[in-house]
Amino acid sequence: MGKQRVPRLKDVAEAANVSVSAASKILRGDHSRFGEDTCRRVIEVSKKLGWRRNLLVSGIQTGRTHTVGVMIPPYDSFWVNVLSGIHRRLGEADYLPITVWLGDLDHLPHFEADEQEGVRQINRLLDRRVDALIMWPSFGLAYQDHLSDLAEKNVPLVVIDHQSDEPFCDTVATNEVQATKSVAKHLLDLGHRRIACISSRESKSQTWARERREGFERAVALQKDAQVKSWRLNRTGDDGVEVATELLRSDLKPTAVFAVTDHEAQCVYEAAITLGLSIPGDLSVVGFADLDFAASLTPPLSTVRQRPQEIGARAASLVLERLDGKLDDKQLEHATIEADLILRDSTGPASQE
Amino acid sequence: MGKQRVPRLKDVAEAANVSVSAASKILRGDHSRFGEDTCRRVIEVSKKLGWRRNLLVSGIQTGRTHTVGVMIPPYDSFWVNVLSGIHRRLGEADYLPITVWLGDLDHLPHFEADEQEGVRQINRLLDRRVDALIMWPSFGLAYQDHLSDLAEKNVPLVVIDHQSDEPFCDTVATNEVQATKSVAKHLLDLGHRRIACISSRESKSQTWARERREGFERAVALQKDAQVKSWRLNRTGDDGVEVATELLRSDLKPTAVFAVTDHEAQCVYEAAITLGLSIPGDLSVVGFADLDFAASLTPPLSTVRQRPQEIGARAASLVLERLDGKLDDKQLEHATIEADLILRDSTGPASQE
DNA sequence: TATTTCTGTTCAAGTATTTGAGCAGCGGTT
DNA sequence: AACCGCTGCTCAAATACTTGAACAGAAATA
Repeated sequence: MGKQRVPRLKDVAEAANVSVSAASKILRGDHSRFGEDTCRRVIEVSKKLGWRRNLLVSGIQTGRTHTVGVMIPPYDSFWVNVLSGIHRRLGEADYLPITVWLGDLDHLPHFEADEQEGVRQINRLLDRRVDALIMWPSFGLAYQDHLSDLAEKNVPLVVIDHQSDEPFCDTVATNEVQATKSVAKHLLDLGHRRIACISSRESKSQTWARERREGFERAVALQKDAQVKSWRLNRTGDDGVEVATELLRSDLKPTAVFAVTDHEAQCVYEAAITLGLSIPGDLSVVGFADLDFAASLTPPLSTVRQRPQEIGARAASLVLERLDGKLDDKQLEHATIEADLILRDSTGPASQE
Repeated sequence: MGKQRVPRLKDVAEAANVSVSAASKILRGDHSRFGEDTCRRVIEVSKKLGWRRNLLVSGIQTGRTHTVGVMIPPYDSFWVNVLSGIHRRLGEADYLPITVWLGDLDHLPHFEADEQEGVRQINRLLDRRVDALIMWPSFGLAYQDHLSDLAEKNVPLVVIDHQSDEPFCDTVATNEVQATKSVAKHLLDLGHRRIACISSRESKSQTWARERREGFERAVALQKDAQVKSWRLNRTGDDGVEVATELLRSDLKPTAVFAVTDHEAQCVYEAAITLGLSIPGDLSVVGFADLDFAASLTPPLSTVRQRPQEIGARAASLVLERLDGKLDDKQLEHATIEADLILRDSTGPASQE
């Protein structure tokens, strides 16, 4: 009683009166060389003692821990769902994600890399011999130098939601071009011709923001008589409401706004209220991401629903395929996941004023 | 080139032209028996090769993996922040949380235990030899049978947000009594005398819901001329709006509602809109938890702000203290964290009608 | 010259387990 | 009686280290 320990194979072997190697073989499922009753006895004893295989040992012996390091902070529902997809897919393959958190949850969207801290966290994962890594774009970019030797060490790396001109690892991302096209089409079909776009600060790691803005601009430009103009947040990314106000007051007099993220759409809502503009009467607003609050805004926000669970699952699959050697070592994979335009009550016909 | 491996100590030793044991001792910091230049050489070589200590080995040798299993699904901002607190505190002590997810993220608040799946997940953590466990109340309760032998195996367990009459492990929870008292005082001070309470379904694991409701009822009852009546959700927990409507239409004609969670408060908002009641003009509403959407409801919700980061950190501390043997083995710890009433615009003086 | 100190070596055992080789006793067959 | 197959054993090596003991060669000191 009291100070027990986790039982070892040796304890099971002794209790079942067989050798350690016999116990090992039987418990691994190799029943061929042993009698039926011996097998039963060993298995029963192991259950009674609560013995469990030690995956640390397997990790050392096989060089595979069946573990994937994940550097993604769940700071909004999009990333929580990405994590969920990763967990589910890895779980199916009997892999375990190990997540490290970086940066302060309250200031995360505007993450600035802390070199020291980030490398420390990567190393904490490597020290535990994770078989692979999945990362947030900011981290992937910030620690690119330290990550490049992962390939040499045969540790696959997947970065989510980042499309670079010169990618250095596998990526999974939303099909921004397709999604923004459908937003543009929707607004043009409603008769909008003066359309604004409010982007994030478009930091280096926010390639998705640039892609969305540019994709949207291109798609609107195909309509000859339509005007698009884009605004961006400042460096700290905290002036959303001011920028939205500026944009609504501008010479463009937009009848519709496409926000690169639901967060920015929320800022447009706030600005519209102060300016006395009604949505969708005076102003149509479309967001991006379908975060959990989007449906409960007044009015409910029309937005592009990404498929975060699918994105996470795809990243996990990519990692597993690399580990299984199913992919060409010399070729990077770049998966693209579709997104769907969800129409709610924040978009309507262009006002005729 | 190409198919490299993670470098081993042997590789470092060979490259630095010393014995494996010398390399081990030097890299562990025991410089006493070796020359200065040898030490420098070994350390430099280890850096060049990118050698890292193998924590799997340390885990086997010391019986401690410096790893804590966490079974908490981050399904709303409260739990995300609890996780954040756990990560931060464990990280400071150089421990790593390993999180497993259970249940479907979309239906989680009404989690019903899947015996098979839950035990499988606990075992996945135990197979990796986590030093301790931190759990969501539902899980803690659902798998109580399987968890009771953890104590014998010297694996500390902390359950968050669950206060039982016969606790079987350490717990950390919000001081519900104090918090609900301050809610009652606030509403009574505003002149409210007919007050409703809307609780969750109060499942076995939702002891916090019962505590909040009962604490609130007791606190209001101290005022002689005040009336309280409570409603509960049904078994699936999805009839919040209907129950809120029923409550607002009842004979009590409440001028104020205390919701056991911001989720239920949101249902009251919806019901109030359909009934044409204005908040806070006709009806005051107070929530609980201060979830991320609370401040952006219209009007912004007055609610009890828990301290999830502190709760998570406290749970982590408890686990670390147990592991360090700083706590009495025979005595369970039950930590209580304060909460603060945040006044926003959903509460006002009782209507005189 | 003898002894001590410095700097390293090798050896062995330990952590928990896997895996293969080889061996030995038993019953049944040829 | 010799042989085969079955059951079950022991032994050894492997994984990637850590740790302590014993030992050895060179330089420095007494």
